[in-house]
Amino acid sequence: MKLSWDINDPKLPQEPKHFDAFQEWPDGYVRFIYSSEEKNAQRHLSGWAMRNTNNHNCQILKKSCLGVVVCARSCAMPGGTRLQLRPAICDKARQKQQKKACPNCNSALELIPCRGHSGYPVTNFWRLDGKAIFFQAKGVHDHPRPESKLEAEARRSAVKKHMSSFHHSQKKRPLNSEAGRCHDSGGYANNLQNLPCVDGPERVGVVADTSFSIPAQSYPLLQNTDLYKAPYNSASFQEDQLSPYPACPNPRIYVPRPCSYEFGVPTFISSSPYPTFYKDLTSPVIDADPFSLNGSHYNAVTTSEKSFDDPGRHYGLKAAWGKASSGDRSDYGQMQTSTSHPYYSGESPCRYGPSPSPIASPLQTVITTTTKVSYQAYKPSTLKYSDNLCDVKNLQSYTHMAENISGSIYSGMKIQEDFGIVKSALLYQHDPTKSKPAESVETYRYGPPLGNSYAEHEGQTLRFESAEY
DNA sequence: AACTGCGGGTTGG
DNA sequence: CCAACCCGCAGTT
Repeated sequence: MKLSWDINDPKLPQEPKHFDAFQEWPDGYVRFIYSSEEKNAQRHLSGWAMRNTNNHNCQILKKSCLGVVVCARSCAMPGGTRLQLRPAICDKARQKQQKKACPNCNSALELIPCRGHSGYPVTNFWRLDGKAIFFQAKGVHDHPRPESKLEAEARRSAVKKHMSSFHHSQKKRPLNSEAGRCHDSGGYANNLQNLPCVDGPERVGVVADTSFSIPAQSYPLLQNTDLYKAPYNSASFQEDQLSPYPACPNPRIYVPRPCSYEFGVPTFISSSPYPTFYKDLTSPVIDADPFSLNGSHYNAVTTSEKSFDDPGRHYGLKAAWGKASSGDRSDYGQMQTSTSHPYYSGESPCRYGPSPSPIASPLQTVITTTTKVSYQAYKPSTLKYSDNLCDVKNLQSYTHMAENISGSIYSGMKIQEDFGIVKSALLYQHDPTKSKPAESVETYRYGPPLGNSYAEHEGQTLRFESAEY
């Protein structure tokens, strides 16, 4: 069940058998088909900081990754993590952002650009067609994840809140005032606001400036979980809840499974920092709600410290590998059937696989564009994306069924198949030679980059979670 | 203030 | 011609 479509195809599959669960952190050359009712898809959301890119094709929305903002000195946060801010999408705002100092050590901030697609930023394409929203990603992020959009927003609002309240209560007891605020919101909002209240880079900034000293570790890790849980569960990620494995934004958590699947040998377990996470996963924190996994991940992040010590080094490598691995791979390896294993969506997890992480084969050429698609023809009612998003009411049940039934059937097989190929044929090719897109595309995707620094990076991870502060 | 999407325009391959 | 990218505009959040 090979993916039979490309975002540029004049004619996309009609009436897809099933819709994928929304993926917040798509990575690699993957494709998904979301329901046109999926809110996150409608908004073209992504955990990665993606900015709109003009491809002069109004049928296909193209976005490119802005990378991640880190501390130039890659200082360690109280929890041992590194700062990984979400780059502002707006150019102007981003420039401002970069002028600010690291909230933790006060040194400069640095924007690590994404070069995961042949040296260029990873690109995401969105296209609405009928009842489906087709999504295609090209490139493998070669940098840590920034905060998710929700986290960034939460942090921002928390900062605002803090600032205003701080000013008001400044004379009294700034410290307590902050703590108090953490309890005044109710319900869902509470979850969202707790986190920011408790952590977030800004808080650190505040801490520094006001000499607050709240040990990050003393905060309940669960709050991270809540941050994700609330918004995702209650609002945006409903679909995810339906699948056995939620589209956890953090691939690392699932690594063990997919990887062992694919390669049979979970070497990463011993060679990567995962063990740490894994261990954390078993902590009581997780249990019930699948989304807790997200939280646990964050927790794990907090506890693990290693890594990422030398960002400079990593980034350097990354740059290098960006070139080497550049080629493109095709995306066809994608496991879009992943609904039941959203995880597989083909991505990051596998990069932690044995040895070379998966990247795409350098053989293929990069097909980044959305060239003109003459599909106007078939798309008579080319509405705006948002237009017909709301008129499909009966899709949900259908979607669910599809997820449960057809979703999982192929993923395993397909994956193996793909990786087998990748492994045997594509993995070690360095040859930057580009081949013709057309066919190469058919070939498979996902080979790991040879020296994927990112893998290392991510693996150890320390992606900064606001909570860490 | 930022985000988001649009679209004109430029540049380099 | 293609793809990346810059810039401003306008509607939202």
